[in-house]
Amino acid sequence: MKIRVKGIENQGASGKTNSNERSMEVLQNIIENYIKNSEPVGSRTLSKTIGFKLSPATIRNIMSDLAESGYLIQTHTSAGRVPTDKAYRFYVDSLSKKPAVPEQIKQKLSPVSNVQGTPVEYILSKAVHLLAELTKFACVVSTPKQSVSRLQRIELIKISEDRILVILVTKAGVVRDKIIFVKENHSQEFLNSVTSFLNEEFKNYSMQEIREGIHQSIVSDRHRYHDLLAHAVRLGKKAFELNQPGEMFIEGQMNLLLDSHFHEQSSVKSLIDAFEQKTAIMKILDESMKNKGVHIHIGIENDYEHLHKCSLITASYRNKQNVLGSIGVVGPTSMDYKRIISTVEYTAKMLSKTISEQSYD
Amino acid sequence: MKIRVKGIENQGASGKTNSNERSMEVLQNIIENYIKNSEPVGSRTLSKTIGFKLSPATIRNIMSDLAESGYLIQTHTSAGRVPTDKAYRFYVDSLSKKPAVPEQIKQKLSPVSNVQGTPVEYILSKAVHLLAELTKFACVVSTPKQSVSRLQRIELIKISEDRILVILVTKAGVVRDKIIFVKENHSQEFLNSVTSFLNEEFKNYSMQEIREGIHQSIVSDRHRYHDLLAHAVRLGKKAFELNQPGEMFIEGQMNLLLDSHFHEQSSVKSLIDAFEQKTAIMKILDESMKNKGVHIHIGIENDYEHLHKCSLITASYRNKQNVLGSIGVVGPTSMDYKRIISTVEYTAKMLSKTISEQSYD
DNA sequence: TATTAGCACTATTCATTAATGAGTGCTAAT
DNA sequence: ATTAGCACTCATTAATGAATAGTGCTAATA
Repeated sequence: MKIRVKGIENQGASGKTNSNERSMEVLQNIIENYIKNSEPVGSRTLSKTIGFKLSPATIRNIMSDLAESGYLIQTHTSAGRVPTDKAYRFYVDSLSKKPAVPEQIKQKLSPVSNVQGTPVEYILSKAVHLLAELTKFACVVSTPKQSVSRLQRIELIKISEDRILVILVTKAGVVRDKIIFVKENHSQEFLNSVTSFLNEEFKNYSMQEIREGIHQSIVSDRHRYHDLLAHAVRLGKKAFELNQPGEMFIEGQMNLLLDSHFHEQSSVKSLIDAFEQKTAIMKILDESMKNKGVHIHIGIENDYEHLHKCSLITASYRNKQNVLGSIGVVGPTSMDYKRIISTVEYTAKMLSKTISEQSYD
Repeated sequence: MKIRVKGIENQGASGKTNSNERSMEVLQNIIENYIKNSEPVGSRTLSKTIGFKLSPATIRNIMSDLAESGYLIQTHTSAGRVPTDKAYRFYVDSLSKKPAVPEQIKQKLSPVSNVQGTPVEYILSKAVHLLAELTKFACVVSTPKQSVSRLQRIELIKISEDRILVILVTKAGVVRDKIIFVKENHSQEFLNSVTSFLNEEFKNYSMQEIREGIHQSIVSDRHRYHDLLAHAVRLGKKAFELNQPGEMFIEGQMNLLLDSHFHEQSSVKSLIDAFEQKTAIMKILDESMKNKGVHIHIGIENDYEHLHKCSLITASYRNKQNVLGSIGVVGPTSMDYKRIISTVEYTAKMLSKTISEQSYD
């Protein structure tokens, strides 16, 4: 039985953290080496590139311990070692916070602020496109959740005898439209009255609140005997019901295929599935809206099995009022976390800024 | 020097088209065999699967001639033969028109008509998604060209002192929005007057016509001294100026990667480029709007070099009034043309039907 | 004269083998 | 505690040869 101090694991437990710190540093070097070269790293190579002097044999010992603790694995006996998801988790957790965003990246993302005045969808697609170009991975962005968006204005436009076009403008600048079917043949003038009523009543409320409010209005006595209001409430109920599923823009899926980590047939199939059936990624983006900052999901940490070989870096974007949605990167677990994290964070920031400035408050 | 009748080439030239017809039939068999198995087809195999009796040797002679005429090539001396783009062109041209659409495909596409009442973009994305699922290739659809869309309604909504939200509703059911920046601080009431003026003046005209019309109005004396109209025209000019680039939805890009024809590294890169820089495919979709029916672009026929290994099958969709956009499939040149053509055609038909029914006339 | 059988020839594919080399684990020396 | 040295493992690579699928040509045949 070995009694060697295992490093990392029992951090602080032993009085002498020297060997511990060194283990960590070695691990870090291995990870960064692997991220850079995508090839199993051996003791010999490492002993050269590592900052301090250490013979291959010693490194082998350390590596052996790290392997035993689950930070490294070997693909086969005579191969170098490869970081596990656990190692990546350690790595990102120990990352010195906030590496500066390179000027070059800032430059390349600047077009995001040049599309002000265009629909939010367009801004989002621009941002996600640039992010994909920068990271060379697949990138996703979710459109603003309508449930939290606040109403700026509603319009009802008569299309035909039994159809009305509803247009919802939210403070976030998102315009949604939908056709509702009605039994009565309302005149456009009548619709105008309904429109102004609804606008007065519900402006500045979130969709969620409006839906609940309308529900209550229906049972309220106040409206029961007033024809206009009764109709208004009924139409409003239909209008605000529009339950469009959250959308998601994807860019650069194909980038992943140039990555050596996804070259096997099975991996490719997994990826296709993951992007085909968008719900899993969507769920992660939604989750990311709940807390501030950058979110990192590494390989096996993802609930969805087809994403087990991927890491996702996400960050939410917002206007002055609310968190609206998330933007993120999907790449191999061996991605350059430092770079990707700061890039995603900066992109989200730019996005928030651009959208806030054209938000309607 | 051979004097053998070369088939196909000199069709009708010789009195005896017997050998000619047979050549054609052999070629057709080769093509269909290759489409099915994606493997070079040899004389022996063909002599078995072919309908009529013919020895391998005879077939070899025919194949040799076909090769000389540019319909077949060999990857190497001892390999079977593979159809060229010229062969595919011959094949699709000689296809008996209108193969029936299998009931199964109709079934799978039926959801397209179930999304009536939702925004056109949503209908389009549904259609292109289903098409990708059915064909297992990459599919694209262009959003309605705004220049030909006819105006149903314009709305001007005051956002802040210097910003106005413009909403354009077209007959095709597409809602476009844009923020315009103004120097004067107009009241919403004033904007309402402008709105009704613009609606009266320009309803039912195409965007293109409106843009030209407004241009003329500016120089017209009639408006020069009328304050409201002058402002209306000026605002209208800005509003209708919105020159959004035509958009395109892509689905199932990844499907192509499971196809054996795109397995080489270089092919994959070509594809990535083709989809990254969307203009080439967009151009083909635009082109497809000019004429009715299904359009077929085979391999080398495409102007864009990165698409030289692909065939595109496109068809336009429309409402009652206008051709709006196109939907299409991007696959390997060895795709099952019969099936794909009829599927694309049917999808476009469904799309037209669904959109027409909710169009605002 | 068109078709076919037969045969020599060619290039790929597949399995086998052997050489190479990167990398480890262990032991003994420092 | 560290390191040098060495035996060992396993993937990768190249070379070889057998098997195979296919052609092209010539001569025989219907």
